[in-house]
Amino acid sequence: MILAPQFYHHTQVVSIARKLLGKVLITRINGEVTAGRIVETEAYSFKERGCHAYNNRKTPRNAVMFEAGGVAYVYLCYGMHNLFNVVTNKAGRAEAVLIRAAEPIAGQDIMLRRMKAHKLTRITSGPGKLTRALGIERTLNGASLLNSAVTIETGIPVRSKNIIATTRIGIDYAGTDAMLPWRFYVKDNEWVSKW
DNA sequence: TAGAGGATTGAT
DNA sequence: TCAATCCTCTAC
Repeated sequence: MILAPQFYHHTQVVSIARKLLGKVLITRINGEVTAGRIVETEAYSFKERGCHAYNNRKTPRNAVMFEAGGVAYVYLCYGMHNLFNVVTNKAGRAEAVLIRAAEPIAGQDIMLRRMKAHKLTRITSGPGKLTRALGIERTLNGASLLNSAVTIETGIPVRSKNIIATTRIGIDYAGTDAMLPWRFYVKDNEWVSKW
């Protein structure tokens, strides 16, 4: 069942980042369906320096973050990786959840082909690899998560005792905000990214 | 309009 | 430890 718009309109992005663990990310690209169970997320808010929209700074790139929750924010990182985010909160409140890793549950053969891999190990364990395996590209930036090529559906809930909170990856430039425990992953899950 | 740098990854 | 690779933003 596709998540309702209300799920994304919640005003606490950190809460949504936790709840997204266990949910199922589904893509339908050129008729090819792939799906993964989300096992790792990070929260970003206009209130802190790790976020592209810090201090309500709006640019052509991050404009999608200022829309009402429930759309995709896809951007290019390091000139070669597409990173997939879920926009949350109400319009004008720029917050988003970065999906960092997922456990393949459908279309594994398609993912293997996209990754040029032969074994179903660690092909989605990282934000750049995840988008490649699922076929997510920047053309999906701004797409609705309710009825487009990318949707998120209910899955098996993760018990809170199995959710680990740590600091986020790769945002040393954010100063003290880099210390916020806004990264969440499923305990002992082999699909969580290593760093 | 030029220049610096990045929410990464995989090979060395 | 480092290169690949190119878009985005800032400063001039």
